[in-house]
Formats: sequence, structure tokens, C-alpha cells
Amino acid sequence: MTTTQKEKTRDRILGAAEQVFADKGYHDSLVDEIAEEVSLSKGGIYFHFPSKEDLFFSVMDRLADRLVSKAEAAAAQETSPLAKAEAALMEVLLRLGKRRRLARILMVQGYSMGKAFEAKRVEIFGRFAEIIKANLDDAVKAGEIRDVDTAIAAQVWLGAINEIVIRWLYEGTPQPAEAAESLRGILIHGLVAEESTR
Amino acid sequence: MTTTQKEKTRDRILGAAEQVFADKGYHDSLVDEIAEEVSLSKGGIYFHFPSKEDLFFSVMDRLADRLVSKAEAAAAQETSPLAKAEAALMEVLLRLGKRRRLARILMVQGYSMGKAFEAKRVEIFGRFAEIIKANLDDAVKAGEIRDVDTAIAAQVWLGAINEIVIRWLYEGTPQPAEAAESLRGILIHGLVAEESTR
DNA sequence: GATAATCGACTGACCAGTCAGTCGGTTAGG
DNA sequence: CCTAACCGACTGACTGGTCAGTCGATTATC
Repeated sequence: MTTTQKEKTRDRILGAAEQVFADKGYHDSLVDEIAEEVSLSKGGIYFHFPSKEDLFFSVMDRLADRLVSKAEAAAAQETSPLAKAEAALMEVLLRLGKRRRLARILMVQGYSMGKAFEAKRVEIFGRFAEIIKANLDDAVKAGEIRDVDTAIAAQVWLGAINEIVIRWLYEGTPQPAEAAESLRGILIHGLVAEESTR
Repeated sequence: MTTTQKEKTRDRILGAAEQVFADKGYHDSLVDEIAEEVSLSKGGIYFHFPSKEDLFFSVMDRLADRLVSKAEAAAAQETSPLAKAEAALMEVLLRLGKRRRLARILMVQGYSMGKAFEAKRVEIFGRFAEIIKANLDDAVKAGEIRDVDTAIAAQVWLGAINEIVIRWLYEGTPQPAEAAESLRGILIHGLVAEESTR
């Protein structure tokens, strides 16, 4: 309804760009290829986006937004703070594991594009970390988990997800959903044997 | 002694390349810049290395080798398997935290160079993961830690280190050495409150 | 004097971004 | 209604700059 033709085209471009960037990475993707994919000319792309870099960032934003809302939806199903955090963790692993493109763009591609990308990476991962931290803080308040440095714990979670997804992308195994159970156990319960002190 | 002049030059090139790559990333580093840094011409570089890509990989290999031997040395100081693993973890965090260049090249730069880099990334991180896993396996055998999936646990460790180092590189905080204590606690003991069951 | 190492001008491919021009609509004036 | 003026989306040929890699000439080294 309120989606004008222009917005539709913009969206089609974003979709095509997502596909091409996921396939070949930022540097190896040509604006001409993306144009071909949408059946537009290069000029047409530049009518909608000021630069290739801007287009790439728009793709990232779009993916991050979607992932966050899915995770939030999963968390909303639970009541206890720790259960919310766990649900979101599992949801993210599941979705990243299902959608290679999403995973490639968000976790891998675009690195080393220089300062501009670094800022974007920090922004998006920072946003994820914030969300995790907020949930862990709740769990601490509720006494469900120890009073650890939740900022670092959030980074551990993020880093673990990132690593498992990247390994899966490159080697094809283990599938994130399969690793999820072990991952949860390790993150929540740690490694020490039960009877261990200290 | 057995180091010929040729090997010395090769090494100087690697050192200069390390610096330039760490500074600007793969794509933004020019072979001419590296040449300037070593006071050689571009042709001189190409006498020692077949391509820019090969040069970059050689830099990565060199850094990874050094990091591994430092970690092994730290582990050798300890006797119990878990203590060895912990010592290596701390050593790696410490060294990465001290040497930005090392951290930038090993953890960040070079991404999105396409398939060739991806293979290298897998190779190097896989090598790290193997080492961690072997130590955790020992710790399991010794009964020091639970019988978890050590391959995934190794990835969690790696991912956590990676994330903390990247964040530090981009935001300057927290310094890895400062985060190390919290990180160790979270990885070893998990998050659940002590009295929690299962 | 032969071989190894190094120089540096040059080439050729590459590609992001530009812009004058096209064309199918849409509005305005008569 | 009709048509002239305008608009905004899109085209595609073109440019300007960039750089990895080459190669014949030149200078150590043995």
C-alpha cells in the first residue's frame, strides 16, 4: 500500500546485493553483477544508493534487524531471564545455521574494508552484545546465575556463536543446530567437573 | 649462521609486510609501500615472493608459529592438563593484548580476500583449535573437567578470545589481559549459580 | 665473467562512479 | 479531452585512477 514502486525496487536491489555479497564477498562483488541480478543497469543502482559501500551496509542492517526481531520473539516465549537468554541463543544459532547467506554476511564478509566497515562491525556486534548483556544482567538479578562480568560473558557468547558459525560455513561441520546443545551446556555450566571446588 | 643473506632479506620483507598489513589490511596495502618500508623496489619483493597473496599468507604463518610456541612454552610450565590449558589461554590473551599487529593480522585483516583466505583462516584457526582440544581431552581423561564435546569447547574458547581481541582492537576496551580473569572464570565454571543442580 | 639480486618504468586489466540522454507516466492549461 | 510541459526512474557508454605483476637493464657477489 504505502510501499511505492521506488521502495519496491530498492528492496529488490537489497535482496540481489545480499545474494551477491554473500556469494563473493564485498571486494569480489561487482556493482554490475548486482545490477544484472535485479535486471537494472549500474546507473539504476546508483540512483537508489550513493555508493557500493552504503549498499553493503544497508544489506547488513537489514539482516541484523531481522535476526534481532526473531531472537526477541523467541525470548518473549519464555518467562525466566535465563530461559529467555537461552531461547534467544538457540534461535540465533538455528537461524544462522539455516541461512548461509545471512551468516556469511553478518559474520564473515566485509572484514578489512577499512575504518568504515570496522565501525559497522562494532556497531552491529555491539548491539547484539548489549542485548545479551541485558538478559544476563536480569538473570544475575534473579539469582539464576553468578555475579560475573556480564559484558565479558556476552562477548564470550557472541564469540562462541561467531566461531561455530564460521567453522560451519567453511568446513560444513558441525551444523550449528547440532552444536547448539553442547554449546549451551558449556556456556551455562562451564567445564569443571561437578564436584570440583573453586 | 646458516642464515644466508637471502633469508635475511626475506625476513626483513616479512617484517615490513607484517607492519603494513596490520596497519591497513590486505586490500589497502600496496606492494610498493611494503617495498618502500624495506628499502627495496617492487621487483625486489617479487624476487622473494611470487605474489602479494603469498606474502600475506607467509606473514600469517610466521605469526601463528610464534604464537603457538609461546603458548606451548607457557603450558610446559604446568603439570596438570587443565592448568596447562589455562596457562596457554592466558598467555595467548596476554600476547595478543600486547601486540596489536599480531592481533589485527591473525584475527581480523585479510577477510574477504575470497576462497584462498578462507582456506588459510580455517587452517590456522583449526590448528589452534586442535591444540586446545588435545589439552581439554587430557583434562577430561584426568577427570578435571566434565566429559563435554571438547571440539566445541575448543571453538568456544577460540571464539571468545577472538571476540574479545577484536572488540579491544576496535574500541580499545577491555584490554584482553584485564578481561582474562573473568574470561577464565566464565569458560571454566560457566554461569550458573554454585548451588544450581545439573 | 657468470650468476644472483635488485631496480623501476611500464603495461594491461579492472571497476567504481558519472552523466547526458531516453522514455513512460502524470499533471496543468486551454 | 487533448496536448504541452514536466518529472523521476533508468540506461549504458565512458572516464579516471589504481595497482599487481613483468621484464630488460643494472649492480653486487663469488
